[in-house]
Amino acid sequence: MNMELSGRRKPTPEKSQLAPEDDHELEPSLGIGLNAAIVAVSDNEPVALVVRGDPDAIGATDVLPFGPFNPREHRTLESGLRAWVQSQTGLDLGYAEQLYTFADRGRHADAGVATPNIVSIGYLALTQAVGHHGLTNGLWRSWYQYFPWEDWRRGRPEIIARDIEPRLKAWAEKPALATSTQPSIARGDRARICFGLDGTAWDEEKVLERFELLYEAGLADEAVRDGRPGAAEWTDRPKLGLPMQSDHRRILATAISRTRAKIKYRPVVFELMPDEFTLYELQKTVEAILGPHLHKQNFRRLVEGAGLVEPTGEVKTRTGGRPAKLFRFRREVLLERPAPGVRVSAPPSRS
Amino acid sequence: MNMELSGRRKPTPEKSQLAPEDDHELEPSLGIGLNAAIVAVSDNEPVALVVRGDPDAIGATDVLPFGPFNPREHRTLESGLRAWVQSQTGLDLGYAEQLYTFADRGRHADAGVATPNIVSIGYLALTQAVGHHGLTNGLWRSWYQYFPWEDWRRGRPEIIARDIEPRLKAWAEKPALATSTQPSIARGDRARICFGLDGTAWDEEKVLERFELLYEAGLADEAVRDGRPGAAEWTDRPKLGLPMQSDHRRILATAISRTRAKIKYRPVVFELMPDEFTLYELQKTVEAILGPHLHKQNFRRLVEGAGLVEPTGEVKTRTGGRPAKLFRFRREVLLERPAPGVRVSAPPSRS
DNA sequence: CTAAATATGCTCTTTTCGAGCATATATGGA
DNA sequence: TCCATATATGCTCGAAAAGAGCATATTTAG
Repeated sequence: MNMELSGRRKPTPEKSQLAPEDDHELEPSLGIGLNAAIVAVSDNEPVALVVRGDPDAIGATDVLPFGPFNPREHRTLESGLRAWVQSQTGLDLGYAEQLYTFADRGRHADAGVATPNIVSIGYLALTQAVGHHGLTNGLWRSWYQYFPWEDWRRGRPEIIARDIEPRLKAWAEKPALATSTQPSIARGDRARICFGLDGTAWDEEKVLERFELLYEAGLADEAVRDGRPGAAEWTDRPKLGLPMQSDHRRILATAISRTRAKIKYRPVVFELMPDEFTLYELQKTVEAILGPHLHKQNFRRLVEGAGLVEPTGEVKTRTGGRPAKLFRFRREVLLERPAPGVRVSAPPSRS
Repeated sequence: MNMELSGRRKPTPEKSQLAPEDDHELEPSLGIGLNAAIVAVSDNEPVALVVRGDPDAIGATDVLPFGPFNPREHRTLESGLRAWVQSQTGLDLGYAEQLYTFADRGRHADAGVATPNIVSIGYLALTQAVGHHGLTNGLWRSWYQYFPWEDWRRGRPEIIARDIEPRLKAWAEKPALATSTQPSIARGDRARICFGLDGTAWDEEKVLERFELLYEAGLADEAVRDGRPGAAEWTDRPKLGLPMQSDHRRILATAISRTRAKIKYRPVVFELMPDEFTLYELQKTVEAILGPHLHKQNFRRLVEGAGLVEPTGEVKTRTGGRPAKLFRFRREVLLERPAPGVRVSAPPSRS
């Protein structure tokens, strides 16, 4: 929210200067967890950095790098996060922004977690796709493994029509549980809007809403794990992506939503790119994140016209065709326009 | 983030069913504070609900409704917030969304606050401008009293050229304190971009950035209170809006930023409007929030064309001219378009 | 009855967006 | 070597949206 301009930011000053280890009876940090959804694009595949869950635990699901926030050790939430990520994966975070603070939902079921966090503060970090060097732990996994229905790069993913749509339709038929306040939108409408059913347009930013809908409908593995009412009723519940521990998949969904939204009005794609790149590579990266294919010539016009990039003068050969000019991010746009970004709008991809 | 569709939302089910009062040695909620920036528009004036600070305390600054989060009492963050607002002001919150989680900055200086919160979770709530009925405590105060430089309804506010610009220019001349990582944008550029100096366009959404800049420059009262380096150096520090306790003004700034941004792509204005209204009233409300004046005819076209409203059939006379048609919010837009909002773009209001 | 104020419909121009055509320059195989 | 093919890149055209102004309708205030 407040870091659009500086990009890399907020050093960790006088580290833990005021952190004597005395007052131990008071442990105020207990209950505040920090989670990082670290995103990169590797070989046109958007990936997130995850740590394999404890293989002894049932399920052995993945987790995002996380840890408790201790204000005696870290002056800011962000520095605490950076320290945890560094210790758990060896990675030094670049760009990071806060996402959302969740009150843990499925915390009863988390036997393997040491700290019973009351709230977890999710962060989104964007970084370049460095292979595995610098990584002491953790692995990059395509975010579409957790959310296969979000991958529209090869058209509408089959899983929607085959596994999701019929079950959501069935779920919409069942009456909602009696709660004092009904949600103001009916189940059927929510399903239609979230998943672009019945001719409704697909909105690539509704990643979180879609996952929450699947969770509520008892179709996500996490819903079963948490003992959600209705989750056990499915006799033929399909596998809808890899589950994660605790509410980490929800945090990742929020991260994808935010990335997809923000890429359009802030020049954050360049956090994912190497210093020099061709416009085609840039386009492929945007498409990896957003899904639908963009018109190449218009993409060029857009990006160049907005002053987001400048040619380096070099060309990249071996592209299988005419050599492509290399470009770099023009940092000065930040000083010029109020909200520069890759203003792409998806083609009218109905259903 | 995840409540665009439902508007009013998330009932509080089985209230504190799993909250035995036994485990008392562990007090995990200590350190998590909830703050609400409750916004309405009253007589074309955007207002926030504040509680007068303790008049005995030095300064007696205003506070936003707030209180600690206790997971044993409240299942969700939001229900906890609603309870606190209800108890402190008597108001029942309608639309609410989470804003940001701050690690308290000026917490050393807060003598009057009971709970030393480590993090405070800010919420934005939008409500209709009900006079004072239903309010047991607190008062509605124009948000421009806290941020006078944000009020562009009568053109560029004088306070910028008179009080802010010269001091920020002076501050930009001084070298920044030695930190390991320099912020990647120079002070002068930040000031120019934030406050639209030297012909740079004014971006009404940068409310938080502007306040943080003033705080860093030691020009906000809170910076003095917190003993920020450099704050005491000003010999002629002007009064730049009313201060608030703790970091509440920062939270309010975040709330204004979010409101200004969101009004453009989600139909949240209608949370601020009575059930029936004229298009001119709607426009005035939007302008109260965003600042610059909009072209009336185009505003009509925009709002009607987007299907955001429908005529009630009635007219409102006594408007001082031809009677205006009354409209109401067309809730069905939520079921139709992916991201409906009052897509106004400010006129090219340079400096 | 008239001036002033507001409401509302319509047009006109400029910009932006989506889409396609045409051309340039490389690689790789016949 | 030459040609098919793939990619890069410049340019144009039409549709849609946005910005701005004119004209007319219908009130209230005096």
